[in-house]
Amino acid sequence: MLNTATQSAKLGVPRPQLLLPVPGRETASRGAVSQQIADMLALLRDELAPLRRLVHAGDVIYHAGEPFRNLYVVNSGFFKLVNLIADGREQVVGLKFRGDWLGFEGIAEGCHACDAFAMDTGEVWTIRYEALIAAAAKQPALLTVLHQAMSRQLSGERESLTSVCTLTADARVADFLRHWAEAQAERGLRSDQIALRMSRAEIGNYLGITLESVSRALSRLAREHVISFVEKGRRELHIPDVAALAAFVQRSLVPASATLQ
Amino acid sequence: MLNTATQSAKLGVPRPQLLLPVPGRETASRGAVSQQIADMLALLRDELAPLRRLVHAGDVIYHAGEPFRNLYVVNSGFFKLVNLIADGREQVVGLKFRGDWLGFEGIAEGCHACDAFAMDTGEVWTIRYEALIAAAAKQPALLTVLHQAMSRQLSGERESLTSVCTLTADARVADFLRHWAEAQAERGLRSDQIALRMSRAEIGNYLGITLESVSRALSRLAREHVISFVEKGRRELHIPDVAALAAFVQRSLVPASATLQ
DNA sequence: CGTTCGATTGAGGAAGATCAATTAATGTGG
DNA sequence: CCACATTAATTGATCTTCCTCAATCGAACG
Repeated sequence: MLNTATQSAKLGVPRPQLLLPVPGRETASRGAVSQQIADMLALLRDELAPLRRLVHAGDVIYHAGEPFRNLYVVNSGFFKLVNLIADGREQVVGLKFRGDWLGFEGIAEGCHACDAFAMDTGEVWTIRYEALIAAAAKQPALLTVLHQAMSRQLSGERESLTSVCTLTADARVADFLRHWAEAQAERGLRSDQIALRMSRAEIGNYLGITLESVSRALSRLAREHVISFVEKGRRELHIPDVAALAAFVQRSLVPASATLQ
Repeated sequence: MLNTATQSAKLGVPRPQLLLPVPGRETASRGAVSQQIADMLALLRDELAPLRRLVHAGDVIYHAGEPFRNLYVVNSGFFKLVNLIADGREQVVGLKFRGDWLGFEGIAEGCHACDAFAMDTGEVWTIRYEALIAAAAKQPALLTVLHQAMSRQLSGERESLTSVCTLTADARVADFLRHWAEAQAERGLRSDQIALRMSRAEIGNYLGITLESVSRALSRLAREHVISFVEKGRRELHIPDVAALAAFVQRSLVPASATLQ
């Protein structure tokens, strides 16, 4: 359905040679990221003694339009960012886990540009932006973690855009689950079981497809044994092999090819 | 075609009250942004004396995989960022104009995560990241402009995602042109005429649609007199009224409604 | 135990991808 | 400068994907 091969071939940008293998991301062992996050949280705790706030599903961290004053760091739980357009369009633009930051969009304009909600019980730390900058003068590591977090978020956003622009509906759902599982694995959590605390409608909104398409995609993934539903709850699912999800995405990329059986 | 009204309604997030009108963006007068950019460039010039590099269409600013050392700021011309996935997918993830920064994605992983190309003759300034951070210790304004640029880029990325997720093919093209025209207006350039120095394939890739769909959308916009082609060149177009583009986008949002005639 | 909300599944239709042919612009060598 | 080759854009016809509408099912809750 989508414009993958055709367009890529036609972009016509001269590519002198192959891409070097990108270090980091892939080569860093699982535990390393988890440790990195723990170190960052420890640094923030020690240097800024941030206000810790316990939240529950549905709690608002901030609303669009509110004056920007704080950044927030997720210690536990998970969170969604929702963009609201004047014309009524609503778009889930991000899902955040432990170690992720919320509120960067507010820096430029001085007020938050989207809504942030807790999707589960968890804990967010409130970081006063001014205080962070002030403290960074004495402790440069704070600046490093801030910039890394912003940079990572930018990359993540671009990956989302790439998924939405190049993948079929089924592949988007598979890729979404793969991402989620990897995010958990990176954080030292089990990646073979994920509890989506989102409705099909929310997932669909995030991926730019309808809730029915999400449902169908999940059913197909289950039929092909790439995932399975955990008893008593269609929002909890088991992922026997994350690689199988990636393979499913790849398969969807090449509709007319040597895809026997 | 897309999942706008249905899904928005079903997201089911309790919304206590209406969104406050967001200051900045809308209220700031046109010239203000242009001045802001000029001030930022002056600051960078004075504090960092960046290397100025003249570029031509097709020139590479950096490649994915290269070690990250520098950020780049556009003084003139325009640039595109292309994401390359291992499986061959290629995605234009950003277009950058005067005052925009390139290379933020590199900070987190220590190497660039995408390719940056010049699309036209122009000038980029090279900012050594380490030097920027060092200089920021004495001149905090540097940190402010850096964070604002990163924040703005994040918001922009999310707007792109929202467009791709919620708009029809025609509306995406219209919205794309609207964005471009506004970017020019903000920079003090004429917004009634834009020279897309991109092929239909590149535009389509950026918007997640095929080149044929881009062509058809442009033809339709021309037929409805929302745009017109400048003689001798289908890549140069005239936009009599930017508001008409926005209206076209709105019209596409409500397929089954009081859209008489 | 009925009501409600979310998920699933099916049928039909529409938007857009794909394939293909034509036209327009650009570049090249004679 | 022109004929030709090459590449980009347009337009049409067909087919696929996915949206829309609708009915059913299941789980949760009062």
